[in-house]
Amino acid sequence: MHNDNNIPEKLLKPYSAKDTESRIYAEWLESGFFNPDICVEKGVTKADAEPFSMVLPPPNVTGTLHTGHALMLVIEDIMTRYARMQGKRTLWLPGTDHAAIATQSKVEKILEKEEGKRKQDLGREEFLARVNKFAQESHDTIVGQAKRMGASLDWSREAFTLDATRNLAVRTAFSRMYNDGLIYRGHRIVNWDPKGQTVISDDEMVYVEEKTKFYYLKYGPFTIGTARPETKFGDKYVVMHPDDARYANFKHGDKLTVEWINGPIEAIIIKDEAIDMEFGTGVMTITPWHSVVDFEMAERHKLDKEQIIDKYGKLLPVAGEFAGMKITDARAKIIAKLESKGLVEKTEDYVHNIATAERTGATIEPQVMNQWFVNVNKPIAGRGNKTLKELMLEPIREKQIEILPDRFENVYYNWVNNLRDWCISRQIWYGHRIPVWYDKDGAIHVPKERRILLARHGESEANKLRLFAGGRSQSPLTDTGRAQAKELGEKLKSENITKIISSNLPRARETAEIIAKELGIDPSSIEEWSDYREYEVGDLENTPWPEKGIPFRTAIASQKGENLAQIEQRVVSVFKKLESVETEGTLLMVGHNGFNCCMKAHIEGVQKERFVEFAELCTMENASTHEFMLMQNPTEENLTQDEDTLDTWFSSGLWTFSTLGWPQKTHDLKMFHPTSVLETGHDIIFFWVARMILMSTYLIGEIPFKTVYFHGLVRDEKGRKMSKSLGNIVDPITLIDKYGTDALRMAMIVGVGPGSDSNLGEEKIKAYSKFANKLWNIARFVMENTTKLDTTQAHTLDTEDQATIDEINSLLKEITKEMNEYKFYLVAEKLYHYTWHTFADIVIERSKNKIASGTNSESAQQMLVTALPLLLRALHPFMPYITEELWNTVYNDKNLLLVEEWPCKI
RNA sequence: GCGCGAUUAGCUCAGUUGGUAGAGCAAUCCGUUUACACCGGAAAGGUCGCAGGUUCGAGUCCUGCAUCGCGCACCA
Repeated sequence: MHNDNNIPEKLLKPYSAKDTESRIYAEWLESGFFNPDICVEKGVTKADAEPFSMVLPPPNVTGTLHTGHALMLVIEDIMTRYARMQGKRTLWLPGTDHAAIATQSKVEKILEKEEGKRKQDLGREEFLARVNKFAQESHDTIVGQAKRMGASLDWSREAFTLDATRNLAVRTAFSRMYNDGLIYRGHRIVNWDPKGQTVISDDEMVYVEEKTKFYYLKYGPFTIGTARPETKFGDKYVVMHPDDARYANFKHGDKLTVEWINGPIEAIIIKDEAIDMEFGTGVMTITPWHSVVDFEMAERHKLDKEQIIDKYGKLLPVAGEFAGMKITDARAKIIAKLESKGLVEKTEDYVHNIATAERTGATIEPQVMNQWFVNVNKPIAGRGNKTLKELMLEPIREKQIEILPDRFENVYYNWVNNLRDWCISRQIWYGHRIPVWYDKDGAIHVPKERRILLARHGESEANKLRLFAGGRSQSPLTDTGRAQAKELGEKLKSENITKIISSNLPRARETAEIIAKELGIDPSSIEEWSDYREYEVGDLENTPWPEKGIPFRTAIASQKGENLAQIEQRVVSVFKKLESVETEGTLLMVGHNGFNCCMKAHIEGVQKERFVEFAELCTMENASTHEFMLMQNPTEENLTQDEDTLDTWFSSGLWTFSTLGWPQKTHDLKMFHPTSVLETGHDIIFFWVARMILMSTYLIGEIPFKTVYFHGLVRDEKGRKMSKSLGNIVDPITLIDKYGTDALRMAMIVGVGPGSDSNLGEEKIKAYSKFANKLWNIARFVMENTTKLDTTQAHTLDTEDQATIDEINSLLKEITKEMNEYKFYLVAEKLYHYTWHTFADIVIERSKNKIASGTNSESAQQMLVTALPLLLRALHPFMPYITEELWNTVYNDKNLLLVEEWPCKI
C-alpha cells in the first residue's frame, strides 16, 4: 500500500549496507572515474582543470590492513572525493611497500614455525620466491580491503616499491647520488642487529629501560666506571676532560702500564671535551669499535680501533680465555676474574636505556663495518652548494610545505638538525639489490644513464594513400618522406647521436640511412631489429584506414593481427635488448608510429589495456621524435654485484615521483607533481616524510607535496593502544560487515582532528549506522511526498521554506570553507547534526502539515526536492555508498554522484 | 635532561579572531506506531586540572605548578 507512488521497492526496506556496497563499488570501477584521464575523456572533468594529486602511503605487504590504515583510507578518500566533485583533475594513486626487513622477518618466522627451516636452508633464490608469494597474497588482501573501504583509488596506476619501474627509479637515484658524491661506502660505526644479522638505521631502534650493575674498576691510578665490562679487553685509551683539575698531572699522549683483565697493558692518556666530569669518576676508557661516542672520539684523535665482539655477539680472541663466549654469559665471569685480581672497587645498581632493534627486539651491538651511506652534510654543486640537510629544512622553513598540525614542524627541525649520515645498506635478501658492481681489483661500477630518441620514419606510400601498413608492409618512403628524413637528420646534429637502431622494414631503414648520412654515421653500422617492427595487422595490410578513429584501434578490434599481449611482449623484449646496447652518446631508434606509441606507453607505465587510448593521444607524426632514458648496468666482464640490499625507505623516499613514472619525463609527472597533499601517520615523519623531501628536492628540485596532513593513532573505545597482548585489536572488515562502511567512516572521522589520537568504539559506529538509515528514510519521505509535484515548472517558496534553503546554503558555505582548511571532523559532525536534528526533526515535520493541509503544499515540496540533492552531494565524500545509492535511485538518469558537483562554490 | 600534547557533563570528545559553556553515548521522564522504534519530545547533568596575571570581560591569551600521555637525546 506504500507503493502507489512508484517508489522503488528497495527504498521501502531499511537501508542494507551489505546488499549495496559491493554493487556500488563495481559501478564506480566500471565507470572508470577513479582514473582522471577517463574523467577527461568522458567529459566530466575539464582538460584544463586544476590537478589534485595524492599518493596512498603504501601499506606494507606483511599481512592485512588495521584500523590505522582504515583511518588513513577514510581521510584520504574524503579529500579525493571532495576534490573530484570540485571538478579538479583528481588522482589518488595506490601502491604497496615491500617493507624489506619487516616482510623478510615475517616470512622467516613462518618458515621457522611451519617447516623448521632457516632461510639459508632454501638459498637466496628459493627464499625470495617464498617472500614474493607471501607479498603477493598480502597485496591481494590489502587491495580487497581498501576497496571495501570505498577508496576511490586509480587502480590502473597501482605501483609497488619493488617493481620494475620503481627499480629503474632506485638505480637512477642511486647513480646520481653516487656520482655527486652523496653516496659513499666506508668503514663507519653502525647499528648491528645480531639477531636479524643486518645493519639498521638510527630510526629503526627503540630504547628500552634496563636495570643492570655499574662497576667501578681500577685501571692503574684511575678508577673507571662501566656497565659493559665485556667490551673492555682492548681498552688502551684512558680519557678525561682537559679542564679536570683532578687529572691535571696527566698530559695528553702520556703512556703508562696498567694491570688489566688479561695482564698488563700499555695505556695512553687522551684529553677530550666530550667527557662529562660529573659522571662517575670523570675518567673512562674507550671502545671505539662498539660505541658511537667512543668511535667519534677515536676519529678525532686518530686512535686505533679494535673489534672485541663478533657479528653473533661472541667474544673474539682478544678476550683471551673468554674468547668464543657469548657476551651475556661472559660478563659475570669477567667481573669474577677482575675481583680476584682486586680490580673491582665497587658495584652499584644502575638503570639506563639500551638500544634494541625495533623488528627483532635484539640488543643492538654497535660495530664498525664497511657499509653504504648517504652523506647529509656535503655541499651539492648542482643545488647551490646546499647540503641534503639544508634541502630538507628549506621547504618547511620557507612555508613551501605546510604541515598540519603545525606543531610537528618543530619535531621535524629537531630531527633534521640531529641527523647523522644515513646508512642505506642492509644484509638482507629481500629488497632492491644495491646497484653497485665490483671488479677483481675492487673498483666500483654503477649503472649509467643512457639517453634514447625514438623516431618515426618519414611519409610512406601507404601513409600517403591512407592504407594500413603493418609489420609486413614493404611500403617505401615517398619523396616527401625522404625530405622529412633529411630534415630530421639536420635537426639531430646537435644531439650527439652515436648509434642508430632501425626497424627492419624498408620505410624505417631508409629513414635511418638518410639520417645517418646527415649525421656522418656509417649506414652499415645501423642495427636492424625485426622485433622493433610495426605491429602486425593481418589481412588488413594495404586496406584503407577506417573512416573514423585511429587505425591502431581498428586493427586491434579486428583481431586479425597481433593482440595487445603479443605487442606488449615485444615491447618488453626490445627494452630488454636495449639494456645491453653499448654506445657513448645518444641512441637513435627509427621505427613506426604504432609500435613507438606502445613503447611510450610502456615508459609511462600505462597498462596494456589502455595502450589503444594512449596511442590515440600520443600519435607520432612522420619524422618526429620522443626522448626517454634507461639505466644500463655495467657490462664489463667478471663483475660481481654487491650482496646487500637497500633500506626500504630509500625506495619509499622516491614514492611521490617514482609512482608518476620518473625518471622518464612522463605526462603524469608534469601534471601531478608536486602532489597536493601527503596524508599519513605522524609516526613516520622521519622515516618517510623527511626522506621524501630529501629525495625530491635533490633529484628533481621540487617539493614532493604542498601540504602534509598527519593523523593520529586509533585506539580502542577505552583509549588504550590496540595490541595483540591486550586482545583489543578490531578488524575494520568485521566492523564493515556489521555496520556498513559508511557508518565506520563517519565514526572514524567525526571529532578526529589532525595529529590527535582517537578512540574507536562500536557504540559510535552503531550510532552512525542509525544515521545511514535515517538518511535513507529522509530520501524516502521526500520521494513519497513529492511524486505529485509538477517538476516542469518552478514553484515559489514561501518565506519559511526559502529560509530553509538559505540556511542550507549558508551551512554549505561554512563547511566548504572548513573542507578547504582540512577540518573534515567538523564538517562531518555538522552535516550529521543538520541532517538529523534540523532537517529531519524540524524541517520535515513542518512540511508534513503543509503537505497534508494543502496550504503552501507546493512550496514545501519544492523545498524538499531542492534540499535533498544538496545534502546528498555534501555527504558523499563522507558516506559515499549510501549517498550514491540514493542518488541513483532518485536521479537515475544522471551521472554517478561520484562525479557530480560539490554543492557550493566559494 | 630537552621538547610537545592533553586535562571541559558519568563516559568519549567539540568549542574556529577572548563576549552568558556544546554534541554523541549512558542515565531520567513523557510520547508516538504509515518517512524512520535503527523514532520523537522534555528535563537533568560542568567553579572548563590548580594558582596567579592581562582585560570591562578568560575554557580561549600570559606565567608557574600538578597529573597523564607522546617524541627526541642520552654519560662510559
